[in-house]
Amino acid sequence: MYPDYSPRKMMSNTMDLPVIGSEPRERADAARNRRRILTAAQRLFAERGVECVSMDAIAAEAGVGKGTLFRRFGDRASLALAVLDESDRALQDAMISGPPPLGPGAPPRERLIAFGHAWLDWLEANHAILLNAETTSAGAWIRSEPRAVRWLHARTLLADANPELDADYAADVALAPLDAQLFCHQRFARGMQLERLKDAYEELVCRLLASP
Amino acid sequence: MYPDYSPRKMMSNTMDLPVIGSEPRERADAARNRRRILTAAQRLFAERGVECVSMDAIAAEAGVGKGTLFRRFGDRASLALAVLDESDRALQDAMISGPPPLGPGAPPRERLIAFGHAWLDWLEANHAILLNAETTSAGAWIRSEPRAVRWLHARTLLADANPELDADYAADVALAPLDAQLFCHQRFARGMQLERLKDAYEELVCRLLASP
DNA sequence: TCGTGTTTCGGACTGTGGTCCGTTTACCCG
DNA sequence: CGGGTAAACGGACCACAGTCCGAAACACGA
Repeated sequence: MYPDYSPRKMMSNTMDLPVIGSEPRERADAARNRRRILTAAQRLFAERGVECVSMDAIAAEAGVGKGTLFRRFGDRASLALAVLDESDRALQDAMISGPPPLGPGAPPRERLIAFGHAWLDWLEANHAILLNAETTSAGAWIRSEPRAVRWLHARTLLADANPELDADYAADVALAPLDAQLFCHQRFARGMQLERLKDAYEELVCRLLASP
Repeated sequence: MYPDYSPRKMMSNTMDLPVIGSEPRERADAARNRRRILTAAQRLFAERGVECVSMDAIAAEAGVGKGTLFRRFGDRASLALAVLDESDRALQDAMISGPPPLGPGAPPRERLIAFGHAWLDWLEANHAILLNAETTSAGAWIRSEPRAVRWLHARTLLADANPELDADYAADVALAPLDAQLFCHQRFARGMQLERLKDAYEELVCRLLASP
């Protein structure tokens, strides 16, 4: 009954190409407004900090009504996630089809470590928005598509490296230290350096994969 | 500048005994109102579910003004945490001075496992309120006192069991799979059984403590 | 180009978390 | 017991996320 876009549509803001298949094509004004909203949000987030930007402000900056904004993105958390979509997608591509050790070609253990490092770098750059999304709506991130992709990726690599593992649970464990809340706590409340987090993650992966 | 209680005061709702030292004693009406608010919140949470209880409703049920409610508890997340205080304190006592393997006396590895199991049981009973607290205010739980106590506990046990470890980070890893968000996701979105989570946690601890 | 059915727009409206400040109350001391 | 003072009270008030529905814009066939 609620937002009028499929999850897939929402996650990708590439609305240039005409939609294939049976779906009725998106109207021109709708596409234009989505773009406007996304760039407005991006600019305001960068300018004032995520916390200090209201949905009204985004709507005003984008030159659209509030209703339009919520119609397109559902809620604040989804909008925030959509803003992250571009850099998110870049990382995802690197994971799936980029050069090793992050992409295919390296042994699973190395890929998992590279994945952790890449994700930590990503968090370093994007933690503010992600954190905001995580907290404005209960479980927005944990049930999002990007997180599902990461989970599956980790799960595959883990199962590949050590078939003895309870892969579902191990994937959760592998993603847990890469949580935005925890990251911010370690990084800013506790002052841990990024390099230390990377090293520690590496060791965690080794321990997870060791056969006792 | 903000709430008028010290963190310590806020976390304990045992206001019977007169406060020692230089702190001015809490006024009788204040103590009475805190009690009223806490029991009102507890009842409403249980009756209608945490999500469906507004702060106004709690104030009305308790027979106090909204200002009083916020003066005493600061925000919704803190109130929720305060409601959990009692059962929280019970677990904490069991950890610190109860019988082994949860309390002192057992080897650290067993204590850590017992801690994980106890915490999972606790989550099974209290996840709704904790989750609500976690999400209504960014980082409410992660920077709360109860979580700090647990972190320190895990850290001590880990360092004790294996001095080679980066204990700070290892404690984060040991607590991460006990996060309320993740718990709810595993338990209800993915349908994993409590027993499986306990078993998997046990194995995680073993791997974490193994010397490679 | 025009008419028509459908989608989208936009801003007034609602409910809620959180704040402020004039008023009331408890406590202390003479 | 009574007055002074510091603290607590409470409800009007604000900002903001999210909803709703009449009005406007669009796509498409004629």
